[in-house]
Amino acid sequence: MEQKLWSISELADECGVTTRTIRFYEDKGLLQPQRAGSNRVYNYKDKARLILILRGKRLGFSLEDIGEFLALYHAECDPAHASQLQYLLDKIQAKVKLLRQQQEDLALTLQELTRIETECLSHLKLPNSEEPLTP
Amino acid sequence: MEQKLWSISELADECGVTTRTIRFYEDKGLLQPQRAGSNRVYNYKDKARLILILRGKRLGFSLEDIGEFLALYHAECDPAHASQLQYLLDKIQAKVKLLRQQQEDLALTLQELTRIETECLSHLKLPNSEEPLTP
DNA sequence: CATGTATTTGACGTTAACGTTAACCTCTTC
DNA sequence: GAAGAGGTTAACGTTAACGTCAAATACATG
Repeated sequence: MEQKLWSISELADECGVTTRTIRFYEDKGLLQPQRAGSNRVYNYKDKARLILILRGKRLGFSLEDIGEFLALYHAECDPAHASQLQYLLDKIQAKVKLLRQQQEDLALTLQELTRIETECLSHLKLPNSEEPLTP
Repeated sequence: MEQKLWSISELADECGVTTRTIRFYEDKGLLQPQRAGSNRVYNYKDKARLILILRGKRLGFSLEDIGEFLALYHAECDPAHASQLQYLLDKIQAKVKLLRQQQEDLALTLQELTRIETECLSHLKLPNSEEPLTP
């Protein structure tokens, strides 16, 4: 069964980034597409990788961190590199801590923002609609 | 009753930033401490503002955005600036959308990270502990 | 008074993550 | 064969958010 393939601009469109961005990630070693002649060709695995990268970015990971985490998805738990694993484990645990803090921050902020939002809305939707109740 | 006051380095220490950072925020108009002579002096309101700024940063807001949101905490819903309010409201709603996406991303990522984490741990804690059950 | 410590302003340096030309191929299609 | 649409590499530009001196001032203390 033939696999679907993407050109660089198709992939860019579908993932909402520019071709420059995709080439940049390749420079950083995050993507390694095949070539057809000199043209880059992406398969579904490449696309999945890109999607993971973008999710990492939305969470505030650096591209360097993302590179290391991506390695984990493949080398996962090879006991041959225990020290490297321990290093990555430390990074993960630190990041998990940060992310939990973010969850708190996020909840608080959403709460305050929606409070302000509703206050604003009430002011915008009722511009001197009625006279005060003091005649 | 006397209010507690902070020097710039005290404030920096307590909030986990450098003095350079605090001065930078002042340059950007995010903080306006009093002065005693030429020295900056911060009160509890200034400190609260800084804490809000740092929370904004952890959530990935730009300092410019943070400045606008901070204005909301004071000018809140003055009907005199309806158009400005609408502008800020749009920004807030866009950000709320982004934050909800982040919550999703975050949940997914935490899930995968902890999965990898436990896999790693199991490999690290059981280095060829027992022979396989095939004699 | 000398020394140390904290502060000030000002200016230049740095880094990540791309954006933006530029100059050049290579198809396809009219 | 001319034009246009896509692709390539290479190199320089940009921006935010500070870091990092530098040079000067102010205050406290042995």
